[in-house]
Amino acid sequence: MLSNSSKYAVKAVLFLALHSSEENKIVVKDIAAPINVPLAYIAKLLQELSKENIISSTRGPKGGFYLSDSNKEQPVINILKIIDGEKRLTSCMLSLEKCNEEKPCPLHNILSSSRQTILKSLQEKTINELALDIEKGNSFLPL
Amino acid sequence: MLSNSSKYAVKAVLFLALHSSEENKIVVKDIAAPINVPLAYIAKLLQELSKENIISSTRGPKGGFYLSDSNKEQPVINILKIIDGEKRLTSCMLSLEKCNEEKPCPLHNILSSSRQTILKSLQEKTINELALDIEKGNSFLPL
DNA sequence: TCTTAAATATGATTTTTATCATGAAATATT
DNA sequence: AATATTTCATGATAAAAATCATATTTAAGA
Ligand code: FES
Ligand code: FES
Repeated sequence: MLSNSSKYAVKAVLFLALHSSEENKIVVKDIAAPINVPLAYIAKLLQELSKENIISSTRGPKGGFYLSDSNKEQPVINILKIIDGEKRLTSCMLSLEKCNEEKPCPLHNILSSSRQTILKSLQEKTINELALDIEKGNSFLPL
Repeated sequence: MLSNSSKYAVKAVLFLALHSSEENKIVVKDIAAPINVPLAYIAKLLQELSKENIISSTRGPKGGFYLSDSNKEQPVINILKIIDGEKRLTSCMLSLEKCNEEKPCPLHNILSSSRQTILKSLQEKTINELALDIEKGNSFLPL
């Protein structure tokens, strides 16, 4: 479904949503440990996300990663688009090409509507909304 | 979603469902070309499927691959289980572990029901049913 | 201005997945 | 029995994804 990298990235961003702010930046070491992802690996992912303005960062002492208010209002799918690329989300389930409504593959008819629903949810849910779920105890960040 | 290998495998099996029978076996070369998959690669996949009795085969002259009637009545998901393994279908969307209903991850609540629906469809639909769809012109085997 | 703590850029290594190749075993035909 | 045709078993190579490592740049604070 999602690549390893995307899973890690979503976990990291949600962790930041919960524990960081412009005044309270977090250093990669303190992100990697609690979400149980290799430090050097998550560091690289955070860099990509930062470059694409999914998350914010400042370097130097007292620096670190954080989520600005506008960062938090982004849909979750933005993370996946950066890390996995659009193709992974929209490709046909039987071919290597894009899903084709006009010439549906045999699996299209039975799976497409569910997939659309998933896509829509990822589009609509913001980082912040997911973070609130966690705070309310409705969901949990897995190790 | 599905691995490359699974996509190829499903295409190959559906091709066999449409064009083969116990009396009309098909040689791998004549499977690879129409579904547009590298010959040596699909050959290996067909061997795995054959070993696990998803498809049938006989060797020697006049031999080839085919689908017996009981092969055709199997659910599509069997192909995926062999090629991708169970884990890919049931793992949590945020962790590397199994999806955990008791301690749902943040994506679980928004995606799980759609995913269940997909799993159920793959469980219920037989190879033969998908092949009939193609014959009726309701779907198409992609290149 | 110097030192230090952090991200950033870049790239090396390892593991997994995808692809290719080849010889051995089996079966039908002669 | 010999031969040709096919799958089957095994393993080699190539490409991609995941992981690790390090030197450079930036900013804060002394
Ligand atoms: S998923 Fe195959 S055509 Fe839509
Ligand atoms: S998908 Fe993550 S717990 Fe179910």
